[in-house]
Amino acid sequence: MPEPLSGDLPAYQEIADRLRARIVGGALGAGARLPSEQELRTLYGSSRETVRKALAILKAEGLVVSQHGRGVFVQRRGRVRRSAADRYVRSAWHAGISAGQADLGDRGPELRADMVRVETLEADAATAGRVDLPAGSRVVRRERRYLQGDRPLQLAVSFLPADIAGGTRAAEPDSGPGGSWARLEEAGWRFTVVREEVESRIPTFDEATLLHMSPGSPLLVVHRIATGERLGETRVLDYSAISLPAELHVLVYESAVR
Amino acid sequence: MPEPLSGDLPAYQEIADRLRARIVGGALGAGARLPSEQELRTLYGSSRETVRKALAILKAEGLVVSQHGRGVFVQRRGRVRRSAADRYVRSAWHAGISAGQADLGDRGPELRADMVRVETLEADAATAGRVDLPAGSRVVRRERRYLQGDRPLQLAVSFLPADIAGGTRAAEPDSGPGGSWARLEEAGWRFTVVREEVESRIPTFDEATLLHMSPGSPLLVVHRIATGERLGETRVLDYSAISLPAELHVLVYESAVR
DNA sequence: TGTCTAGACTTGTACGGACCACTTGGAGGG
DNA sequence: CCCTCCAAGTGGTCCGTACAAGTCTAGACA
Repeated sequence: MPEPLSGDLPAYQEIADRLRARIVGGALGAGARLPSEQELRTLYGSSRETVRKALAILKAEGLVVSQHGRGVFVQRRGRVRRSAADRYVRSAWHAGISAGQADLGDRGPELRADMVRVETLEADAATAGRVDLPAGSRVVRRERRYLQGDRPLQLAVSFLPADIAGGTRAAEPDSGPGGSWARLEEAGWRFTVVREEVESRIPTFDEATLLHMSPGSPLLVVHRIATGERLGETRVLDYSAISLPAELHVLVYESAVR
Repeated sequence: MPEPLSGDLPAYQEIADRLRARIVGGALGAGARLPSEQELRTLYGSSRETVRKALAILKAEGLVVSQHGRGVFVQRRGRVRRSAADRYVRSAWHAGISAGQADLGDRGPELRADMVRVETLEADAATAGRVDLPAGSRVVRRERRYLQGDRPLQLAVSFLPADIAGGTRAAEPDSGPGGSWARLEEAGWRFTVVREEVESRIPTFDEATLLHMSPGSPLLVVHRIATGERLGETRVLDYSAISLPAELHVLVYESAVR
């Protein structure tokens, strides 16, 4: 049963609109496979390029992802609220509650980390500047990916000054309950301020692959710099670059008016 | 002088990489016109589709925009830091300094607004919820576009409760020095907290047109809710939806660790 | 029973052509 | 001198084809 197009919009736009309606309307749920390009051609009476252009729009919106040789699949929807006010609460991470899990609340399966990699190396100039150290300083680099179920939610790369974190459990793959921040506070440091710089761009090929994103779908990037003090000394304790698929997240910040 | 491709990457990737190198390297400055699709075909010995796909990547990155009938042009680069901590300072807007201008510092031409539209109407359910009023409540809607030189920097739509802003200069197209917030404070209200919710997505057709963006280039959207009080009464004074071309902005927030 | 392979099906890349829509600048006419 | 119109050049849409590359399954085979 072919569905004729009206013609007042470009054909690829109309096809994208109709497919989008089937997805947001629930007719095509998360994980469902869209009709193949061939089927869409006969359904809408269009050429393959037109159909592919329609699919490219839905990919850029993050509604679907294609898998070479398999098909095009509907992505999970719904945004996770990542609230800075709820996140940077000392009592929570001392109680062993992960900040990421707190964001999710009780919706869906638990958050877990994989591809954890920890190493100690010399920081390049840009990274060293972020942690307020001279270039070449040794830092602990923690890299990992967080997933909820089988859907990657974020990539994170953290840098901690080696003279602070080195030798502690914060420099081990499993940093223990409450994460590396809890370990640093146990060592006498007290986190005071967190600055987050938010950007958005399209992902690199590697980022798109690791996060199961389409190449043209936007990515939120948070550069987070956490400062703390101990015995009157103020230091940058953590610089993290956090990459989030944009269609899955909303970042919440509160500021007092001064 | 054709430039042969190496072949270890898809042709469109290689072409995009080379054009990007010419842009970020400065050989093609802001405002410069790229070679036409026809010229790129002969330069790289590729088909039009391949060349167009390469250009699509640069468009999604926000490096270039195409203009129908004219060509493809290099966009202005460099990000504006929009810092919440510097922005929500009462003394600044009472001194008549616009928050947007403060972000820019002394770089480049001044910020100006155009396409200003102000009206009073009944809020739909979603908007009313943002300003914490029942659906159908009357609100003042302020819409405008900010530009630096001829480059649009943001779109903003604000909603103020009509029972608070109505009749004041905050409900007129020119809200005066310091903007509508200064007017509300003159009326006895005192802004206390600003909450910002940050999302990213690809723009609608209208947004892309107004902001001189490519359809696939990411947009940062800030939903800002400003709360204030007067005589012990706490109210949402302003809900604004602010749309920013992602490649031009970085949003900076600071949070105290509690 | 388990393993391998051939083929069908999927998306990815690349080529070709055609026509439309918009902009620009120059030729021509007033 | 100014205005109109047209031709050339540009990107936008749409069609066709072909082959490459990844996935899956049914059937052959050991």
